[in-house]
Amino acid sequence: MGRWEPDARGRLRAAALELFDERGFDGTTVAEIADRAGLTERTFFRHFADKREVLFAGAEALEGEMVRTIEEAPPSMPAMKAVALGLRAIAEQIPNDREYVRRRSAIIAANPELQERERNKLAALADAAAAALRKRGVEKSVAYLASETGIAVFRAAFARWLAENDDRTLTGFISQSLEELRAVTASF
Amino acid sequence: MGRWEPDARGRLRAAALELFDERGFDGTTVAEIADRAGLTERTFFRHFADKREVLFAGAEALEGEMVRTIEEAPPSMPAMKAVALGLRAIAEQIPNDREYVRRRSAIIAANPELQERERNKLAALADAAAAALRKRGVEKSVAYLASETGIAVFRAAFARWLAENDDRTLTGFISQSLEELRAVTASF
DNA sequence: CCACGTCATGTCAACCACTGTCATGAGCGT
DNA sequence: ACGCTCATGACAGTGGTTGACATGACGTGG
Repeated sequence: MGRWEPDARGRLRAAALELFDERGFDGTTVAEIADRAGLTERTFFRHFADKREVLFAGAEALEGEMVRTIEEAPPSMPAMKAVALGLRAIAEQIPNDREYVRRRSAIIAANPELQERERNKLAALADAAAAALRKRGVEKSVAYLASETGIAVFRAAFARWLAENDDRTLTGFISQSLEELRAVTASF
Repeated sequence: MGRWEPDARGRLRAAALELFDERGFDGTTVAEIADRAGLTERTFFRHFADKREVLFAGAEALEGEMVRTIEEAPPSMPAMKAVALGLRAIAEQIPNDREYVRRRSAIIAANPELQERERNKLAALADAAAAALRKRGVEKSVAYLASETGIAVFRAAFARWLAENDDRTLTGFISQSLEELRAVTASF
């Protein structure tokens, strides 16, 4: 047991989520978050690069999952198929507790700055996927297109999953959105 | 002739571009931009919502172009094809002066905050396109997928166009990237 | 041709996100 | 016991962003 309460990072995350929920993102100051977590503002910024990041930390783990999946796919597998595998792998990582995910999504949906950051995180995921594809010998812009369309599929599936209340899994919605992508890009 | 020099907005834009070029985005304060434009900091924020926006104002015009093109396309045209038309229409709007576009792109490439904003602008463009598609009766997630993949195509084409020095047009690269998209999504 | 409203700008003050720097004191190996 | 490391605190400063109010040229109606 240390000099301080354990898990400062986790406490900051929890405090931030509560406060954003209560007063909105803009209506909450970093000082308030730190206070509720029993820490100082300075410490907040030691754990999170900026105020938004407290809602997005952990996204790097998804990148790792995506990259690993692509790397482990058979070398002969087409780029888009490998990305599809990666998407399913990521879907498994999303907590099944839809309520938590919904609260977080509601906060993000209420604030353009946060949507900007979320898009950025997914773009980073796409970049990681594209890099993994290139290592397999896929040409640069093909890798880019496969990764970006993959992210679009993920977002579409995620939105549907959040909107539903039944037992269908995120993975299931991903399959559905992939089918739609096929249809959409077959007719032009 | 008014009490002030004309075109405050344009002067601010020009001053910002120069300073970002000389000292970088972070190394430039809004006060310095305003000074060079012969205005005050407060006035800067009357013209641009935030410091980044001075590099992105005007993107709304592209949205209009995209929406108009989609609206004017024959109702029977498939969603992805209408988006492709919109992309070509937008490409026509980009100044042919590659040097200006390159300087601006270099500034953005050097700063993650700016890349975040750029993605956001393109996402807004995608949203506008998706809304226009839905008005034609296209189902929501299909509209989303078509628009987002369209933006990916645009980015891929734009990057290539910037990297080249020959006379090929942006529109030409868009056709090329669309072909790649077709190939990528045909094999999974 | 004058009074008045409008509009773009200036002035001033404040808030808060974010950063640099130095201090503190518990745990830990030696 | 010594000194090192590491997470945190304390404090001050920078700069982006906003609100409130003032100013003075321009156009317009009377």
